[in-house]
Amino acid sequence: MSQSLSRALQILIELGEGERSLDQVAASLEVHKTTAMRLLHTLEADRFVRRDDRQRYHLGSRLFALGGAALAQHAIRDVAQPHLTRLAAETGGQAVHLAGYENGAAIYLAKVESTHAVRMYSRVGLPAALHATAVGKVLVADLPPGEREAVISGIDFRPFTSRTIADAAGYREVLARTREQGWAEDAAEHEDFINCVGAPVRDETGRVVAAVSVSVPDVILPREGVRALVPQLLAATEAISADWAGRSS
Amino acid sequence: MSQSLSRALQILIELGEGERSLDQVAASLEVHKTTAMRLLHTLEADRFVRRDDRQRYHLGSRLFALGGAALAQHAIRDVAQPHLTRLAAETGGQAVHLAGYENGAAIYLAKVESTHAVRMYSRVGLPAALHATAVGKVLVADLPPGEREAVISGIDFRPFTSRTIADAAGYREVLARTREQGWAEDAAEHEDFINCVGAPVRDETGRVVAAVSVSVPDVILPREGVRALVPQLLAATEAISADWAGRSS
DNA sequence: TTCCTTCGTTGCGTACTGTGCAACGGCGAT
DNA sequence: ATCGCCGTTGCACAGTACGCAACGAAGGAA
Repeated sequence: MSQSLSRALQILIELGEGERSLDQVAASLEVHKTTAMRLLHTLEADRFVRRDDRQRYHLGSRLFALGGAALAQHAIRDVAQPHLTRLAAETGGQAVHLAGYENGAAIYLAKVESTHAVRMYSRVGLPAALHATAVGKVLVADLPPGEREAVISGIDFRPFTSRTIADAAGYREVLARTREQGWAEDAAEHEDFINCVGAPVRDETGRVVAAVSVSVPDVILPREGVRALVPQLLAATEAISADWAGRSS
Repeated sequence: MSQSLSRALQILIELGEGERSLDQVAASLEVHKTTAMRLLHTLEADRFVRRDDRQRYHLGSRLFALGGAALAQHAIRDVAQPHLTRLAAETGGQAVHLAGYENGAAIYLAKVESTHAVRMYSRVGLPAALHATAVGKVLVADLPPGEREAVISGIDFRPFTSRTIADAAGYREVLARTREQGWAEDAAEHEDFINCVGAPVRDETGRVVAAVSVSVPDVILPREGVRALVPQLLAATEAISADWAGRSS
């Protein structure tokens, strides 16, 4: 839509991966040095990027403040945080995630790290796959039918593991089951040897505003064991929903 | 430099203060609705902004990720964090700040909240006044003379309290004293009834890479009492400097 | 030292792209 | 059902962002 702005945003995204020189930026944008420089200077003037003494560009301090403000605007995060911590403790130190639906994507809003040494690749702010994660299923399952179909048709059913749902038909079945039982499962569909269960947080009108999931490596609990965590998960999401509904007080 | 980008950045800054409608954005930018809309759509496409069901615009989830990445790129923060926490505990639960110099400004990089009920206005990512804070003095004092003078001439010596340094001459004296004694003071120059001491963190070449300060309300300790904290402060900054110098291992 | 390479910076003409106007349409309120 | 508000679309104009080419500074090699 706006060419120069779009290019500038790409710069920011790329700088998120690490420092870059002017030439590197220009090359990856496929524009002339001059163009890259003008954008970088504009970004620098408002502290969105920073230049070190070696002329390398980094993300600037304004993004600290905006990142903090963005998180603060997702009030659900503050409400949920203590419940997430407690859920993690109750389930034996498993990884717990909170995700929200935004603009056709599920985004991780908060995370409690597992106390086990098994690392999972996820990070606050990054999107979660809609078809291969428990939170993705929960969030899509409750969309109004029209928007839900639009989202489904936009999904790239790329397989992450051999168990990843491979097409829209299978996905629709899973969504229906999710709505019926009130929770969703991810049986090693995103990462091999990791099973998850997820459940929705609802506002006072019953609409889903976020999703919570617990992720457990196979070596710690088999799939049936993870399913046994569902009651604790639902207790947590219901508590968050209650707090959220009464937040104005 | 780049008009449309500059306008888009203003949008992000304003959204950091709270949600806005399309018309509000257009009005504050003093541009036509169409223009504001195009910028917002471009920002939305890359998840820098988010639209809720009431057509209000908010900061988007991409800023979570970029904010986190920006913080992670300031490696000094991770090195310093444990020392800041310890310093806060050793000084009786005072507020402790870490700030870096960036592009003509001092920026708070990390903060340990005071355990006392007295609130201070500061926030990670926001700039600190160069002439009225201990960290500002420490960071400017050690700049190379040429850049230092350029920065000083750019300072607006606006008074925050009756004790705020009022002109460049007085500021230069204070900077000289800061260099001699290796630490700086803020005697209620920024906020009435709050005294601070600050000291530099240096890399292996001796260059200042950051500054640490302790802030204490008058009601808890008088000015002389705060000065008595300097040895503990210096112990902390020296420990951070040592860790920073040896970080490659 | 001196030369050479590399990389960031500047001036400028072109045309592309961002801009504002005006008209449309959807939605909520009265 | 009608009105009015606010977001959206098409379009013509010119302002602005673009790339070229030449300059200048910094670092390395000979």
